[in-house]
Amino acid sequence: MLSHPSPRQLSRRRKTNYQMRWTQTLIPTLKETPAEAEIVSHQLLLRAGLLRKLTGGLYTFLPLGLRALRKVERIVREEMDRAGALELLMPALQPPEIWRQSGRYEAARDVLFKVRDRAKKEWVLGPTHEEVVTTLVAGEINSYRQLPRNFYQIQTKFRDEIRPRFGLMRAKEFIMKDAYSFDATDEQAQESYKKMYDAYTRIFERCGLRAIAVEADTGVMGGKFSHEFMAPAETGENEVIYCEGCGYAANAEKAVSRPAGEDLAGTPGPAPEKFPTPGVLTIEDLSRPPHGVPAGRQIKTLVFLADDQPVLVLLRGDDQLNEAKLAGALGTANFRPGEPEEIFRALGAHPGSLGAVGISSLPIHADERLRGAVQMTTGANVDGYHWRQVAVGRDVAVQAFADLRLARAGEACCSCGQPLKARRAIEVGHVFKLGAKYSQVFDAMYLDEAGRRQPCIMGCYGIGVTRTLQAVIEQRHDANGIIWPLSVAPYAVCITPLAAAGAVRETAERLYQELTRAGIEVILDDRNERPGVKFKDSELVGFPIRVAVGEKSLAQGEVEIKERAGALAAVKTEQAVGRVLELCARG
RNA sequence: CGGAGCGUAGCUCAGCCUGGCUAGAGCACUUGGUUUGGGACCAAGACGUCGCAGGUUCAAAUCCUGUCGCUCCGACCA
Repeated sequence: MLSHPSPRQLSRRRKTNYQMRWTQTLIPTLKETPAEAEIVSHQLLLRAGLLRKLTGGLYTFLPLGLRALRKVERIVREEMDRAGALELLMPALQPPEIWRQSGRYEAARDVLFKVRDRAKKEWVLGPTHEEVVTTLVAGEINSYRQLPRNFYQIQTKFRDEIRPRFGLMRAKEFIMKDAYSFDATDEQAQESYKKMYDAYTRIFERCGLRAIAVEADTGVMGGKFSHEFMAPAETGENEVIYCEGCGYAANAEKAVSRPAGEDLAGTPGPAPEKFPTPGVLTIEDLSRPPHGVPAGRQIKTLVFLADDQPVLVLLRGDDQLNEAKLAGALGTANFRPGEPEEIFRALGAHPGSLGAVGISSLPIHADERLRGAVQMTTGANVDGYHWRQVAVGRDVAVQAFADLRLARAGEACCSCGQPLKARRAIEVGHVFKLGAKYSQVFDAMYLDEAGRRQPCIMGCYGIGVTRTLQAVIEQRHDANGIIWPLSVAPYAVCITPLAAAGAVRETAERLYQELTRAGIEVILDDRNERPGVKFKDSELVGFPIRVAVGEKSLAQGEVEIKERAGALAAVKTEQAVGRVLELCARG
């Protein structure tokens, strides 16, 4: 039998949106750090009672954690709407056919979760939605008059991560905001890109997160239009190279630099000479006596298999290969280092004695720094022998030069010359110009003014919503717990009565009601706990404002208001609500 | 997938090397009492298939094999 709620009950129910008693919810704070959590944000998510693990990479958001998550989502939604994007909701369960159509069924097979229905037909759980949204647009958009459009959703994504870790940082299932822009022209597409870039900047700022946009690797797509939004943090999984002089910032995979060291180019000298180097297997070996060849005067020869074909990659001995740059140079992401026996088949020698002198049967890619280099030493493709006096160009037939080296901190910035710095960061967002790759495959075409069929120019834009939440904690905490910004705090105010009854309790109740009526999200710590426990918990959870009501201050007609990261202030009881409203308004 | 480590109460851990009696501590939980301005105290209590399976043994948390799970390091990404 269902009983119908009275209007009064309904109105009370509405209020439960904004207020809560500690004893009526679930906030399982932990005194000790769970052994499973390595980084501080993960520890605090668990300790503050925001999150619990079901199993590796899968988490339940507890009431407080969910409230914070919803705050982030709301900010994302508001800024996407403001930027003119249209919210929709696409299926997480997807037919594999569209993945085959885009060619990503194979390319993304490592991250795709696959399931079967009762008829044994296979389905995939969406790790991203280019295929779905482009299919949609192919059917619904036909004219340049309908462009530009940008569709977004906030939805659970599934990725079969090789190694889920750090709580929400890398999970099998996570919440992502993904947006996809469709434009008629390149210029329009750049505008759409710019709008998202600006929206992202605002989103992270509103979340209280320091995030910087860095140039990102575009992989085989090429071009300049990819930025990652990076939240600086020691525990970040990415390295950012940046310049304090001009503001240049790039993912280490993409970064360029002007390395120190002499220019190797010169006039070729005498013909190369083969010399025995028994037991020399590394750049370092060769740089030591008796040979004493500086690493910068050696050519490092790497054998890769690109689309199963061997290619040679040459670098200065003191440089490291950047595989992302190599992908761009090769025009494919499908490459891997050769196995020893594959290398032997290609060059007739083992690693340690490899070189490219006189090789014409294999494609040779070389780093820019080797262009015209003379007086170089490199392996002779005979185990235990090297060539010296090698001149690139004369003795080594390089097919293509490109920037292939890893930029390092301390090297000079390409634009202003100042030394570059490096720091670790969490990738919280990514904006990417896709071009017509998917629109062509899925036939997302429109007719332009002249009646010509053209593919939509696409862009895609992702924000890891759950990851952003954790990044906020990673950046904003102290020894006592989380320091939430008002914008994402689960509750703005925690009222902490220091006695279970009497005037203390009555005052606390009154403030609770008045603040709630003023539209403030407030939680009342009505537990019958000692003050120390309540103070510790409120700081662990990190409510931005705490209002303590105790006998001592009440005797002076005062309560104590403390901002989480600020000082304690005694305030006349009758001014407390006004003061809290002020603090909330200030943000 | 390769490498390393760990699985004992809700949490943090001891016990294992060197097999043996009823498997322990602190925190948390329940009841009663004393407390109440920075993670209280006393008393009583409840909570364990020692990850799972197999083996060795008179006897296994402890030794062996297998397996599953978790965490960390690498490749992947929001």
